[in-house]
Amino acid sequence: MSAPLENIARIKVRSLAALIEAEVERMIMGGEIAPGDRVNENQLAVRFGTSRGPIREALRSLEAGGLVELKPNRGVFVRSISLQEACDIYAVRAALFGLAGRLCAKRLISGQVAELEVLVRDMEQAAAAKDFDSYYPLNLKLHDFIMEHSGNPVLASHYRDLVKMLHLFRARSLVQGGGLAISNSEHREMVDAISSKDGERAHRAHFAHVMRARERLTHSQEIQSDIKTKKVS
Amino acid sequence: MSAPLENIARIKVRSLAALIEAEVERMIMGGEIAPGDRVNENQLAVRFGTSRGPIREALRSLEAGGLVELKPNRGVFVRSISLQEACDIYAVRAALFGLAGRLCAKRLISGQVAELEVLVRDMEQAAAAKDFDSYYPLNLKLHDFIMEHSGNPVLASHYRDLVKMLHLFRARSLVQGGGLAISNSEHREMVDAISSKDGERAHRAHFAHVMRARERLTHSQEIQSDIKTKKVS
DNA sequence: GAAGTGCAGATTGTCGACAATTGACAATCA
DNA sequence: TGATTGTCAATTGTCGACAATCTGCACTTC
Repeated sequence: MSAPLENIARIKVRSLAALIEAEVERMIMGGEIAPGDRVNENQLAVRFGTSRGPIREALRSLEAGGLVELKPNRGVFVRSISLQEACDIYAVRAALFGLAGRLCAKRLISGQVAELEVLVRDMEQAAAAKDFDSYYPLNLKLHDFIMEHSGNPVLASHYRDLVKMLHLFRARSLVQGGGLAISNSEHREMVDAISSKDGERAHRAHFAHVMRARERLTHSQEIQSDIKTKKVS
Repeated sequence: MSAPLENIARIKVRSLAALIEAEVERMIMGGEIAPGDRVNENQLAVRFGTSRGPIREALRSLEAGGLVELKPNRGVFVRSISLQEACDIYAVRAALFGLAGRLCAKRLISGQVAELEVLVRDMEQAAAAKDFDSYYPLNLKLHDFIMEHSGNPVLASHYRDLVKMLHLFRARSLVQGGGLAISNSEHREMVDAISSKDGERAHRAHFAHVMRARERLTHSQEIQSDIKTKKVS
């Protein structure tokens, strides 16, 4: 009985570098450090009350994960994601989400499908009430549910990384875009496909859902571009 | 004219940590440090003639990239990939390769398709001669060509990471498995699909190709398992 | 006024030292 | 003899100091 307690104690011990990494990531994801900003080692060391060593270690991890980029002798900068890169990310995300849909169609049992049905229904109500604040967390929940229940941790991990990268892009985007009703009819098709246990159909529905989000992104950026042009002239 | 030169000089400057990271990755990929082995900071510091600081930084990068895992106060170990994880990786790889096929079908021009045709023909010859030493590099070349010409650097990067992970698994696998002729008929279908400019067909062909490699892997592991059982009894 | 040069301060990169943790081995106890 | 405890060496985690690099500003020259 003591072995589980020892393992738990071990899991809880984390180095300063790991703690700092998590905190800096939070600061970046939350917008406190914006894309393009430099991450100053000395300031972080003062802020966290540590030496620069663990700071540097944490930043190397964040760099390998793609959140920041290191320019030798000049510092570490939060990465900026261009529209092109965001589109590329969406395409990869669509492929992974499509696979998740395929896998869920093959492995979800009826109780789990029922959970998805509930989510879609709740989202339909939120959409009808034009209640974006309720809709958005449900949307996240649906996506997370599908990824976690795909049964493939490698898939879920890669997908999470991509979503994280997209946060760097969204930090600059003021237009949220996309109609709730359209998006939720796509969710309905996704869940129906999973329920039908047809892997191909589920793959198509999930892939298409993310690709349409990609198109909406491209479209909204074009609108923004047009608006800017008109203001100048 | 001097600005481009300065930029090139900047690109070339790399920290000790970056150099060490690349070297340790080479040692892992080449099998010099095997899955499960501990990576000793002091030994590396002696070997590279540096202090432990940059070693630690390099190892944090490698950890974030998934090649090694850090156990606080106990050291850094090269990761072992289980059969289950290898299967998961293959599935994700199939999804990404399928997307690459789809994108290539839409964007490759005839000269590029012709290059693929040459590769497939050369592989057919190597397969007919049962010349695995010639076949394997051509196989790599075909896969790399498709990924690089997908036009999506995010996709290519994720794919490369997955292939890198699979090296950790292969370092333990003695059976290479799979018939050359079968594999190359799949390559033929892939290239034909790209040539036909049918994205859906190309996606199916590329996805199926990697999924069959996944099946061959599972099958060969089952055979190994059977052999071991028979030896014991 | 524009261009070039030099310098100082800020910051990054690396080093070696000290502190903390772990695992292996030896000694002790029941 | 097996279980428990203590010790020590190896290794990891962190610190602060020194060296190197870069940028911005002031001064000089044309």
